[in-house]
Amino acid sequence: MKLKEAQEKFISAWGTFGTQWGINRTMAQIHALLLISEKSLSAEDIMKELNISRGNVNMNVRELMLWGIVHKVLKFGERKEFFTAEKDIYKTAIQIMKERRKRELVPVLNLLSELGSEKIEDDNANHFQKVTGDIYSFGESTNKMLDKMVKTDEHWFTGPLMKFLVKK
Amino acid sequence: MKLKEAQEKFISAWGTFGTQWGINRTMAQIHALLLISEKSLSAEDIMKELNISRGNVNMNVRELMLWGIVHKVLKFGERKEFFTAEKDIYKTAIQIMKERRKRELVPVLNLLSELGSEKIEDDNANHFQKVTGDIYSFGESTNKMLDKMVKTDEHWFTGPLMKFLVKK
DNA sequence: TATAACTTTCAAAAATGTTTGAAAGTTTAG
DNA sequence: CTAAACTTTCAAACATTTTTGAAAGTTATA
Repeated sequence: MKLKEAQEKFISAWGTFGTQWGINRTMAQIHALLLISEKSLSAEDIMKELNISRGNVNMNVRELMLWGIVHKVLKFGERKEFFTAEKDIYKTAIQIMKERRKRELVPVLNLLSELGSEKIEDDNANHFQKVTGDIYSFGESTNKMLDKMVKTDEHWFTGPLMKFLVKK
Repeated sequence: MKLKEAQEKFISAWGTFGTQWGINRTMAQIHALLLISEKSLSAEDIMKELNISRGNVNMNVRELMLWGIVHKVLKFGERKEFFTAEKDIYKTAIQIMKERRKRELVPVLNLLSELGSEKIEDDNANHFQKVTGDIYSFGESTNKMLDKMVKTDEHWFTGPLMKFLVKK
């Protein structure tokens, strides 16, 4: 197989997976492209490589930077801005976890804790309070667990956590 | 707060979160509705409660059953089908994990393993192979870890795993 | 200061995803 | 077998999200 062919396969697949993961295809493809590019790329480079417009590149690169997995690089003697993806896949995963926790888990916990602290005037509130309460405790535990995973310096997927899980 | 009010808040918020998690709003709302309904509901009930069409209910309930977190219930003496959501939130979470692993992680691993086994004829293939290889090993570890989490009978969020993570 | 090199914005167009509802299909009871 | 009670399908309408590209904005340098 030619390198170009393999690269295109990877980028295109990453884009397809992205849509399943709830992020947009182009954003995932830009990320894939930057991952497999040893050198950092300019907006121009990305436009050409993926056949997309300037505005599209700008918007999605900005979003990837907001996720903290792509960074701006300034080269001496160059006016242009260049972009590069975090290449340590473990760091990338942790960063994505952090963001998803913030965007997806914390708001749910806030809602549930609000509902939990309300006094509900109804004889049939029992089941509702049990279910929402259960979800809340589960969410809190998950939250704590993610917090530990994110804060630990060890690579938990090779470290003691994995050993703990895989034993027995 | 009135029970009805709290319920609507929960359903509507669950729907909004759903879209962030990459599933559609209605599907998430039906799930929320079934979670907080002690009794199982008919298609009719869901249509009325959420103000959506028959087709929409049918399609999203089918999808929720495919995820394995909603089940059909047959009542004696009734022609209609009723639906109920798994109420054990831990079981629900495990089920969702299983499905996401199957739909989102396994296909990525397949692609990467395919790319990894190809002989790439190019002097510059090094970086590409390093990156895709790294993602592959990370994915494999995650896969193994999820497998353990899914297979264990203990509630890992109250059991030894949590204790392991929270200590220190 | 002027201009060239670049980045950002955003309204409109295109693409994609969701919902509707009526028609077709299926099952059960009489 | 037939009618009634239900479920499923799917093309068209609607809604949302993504993409484009030209114009506006910014910054560096001559």
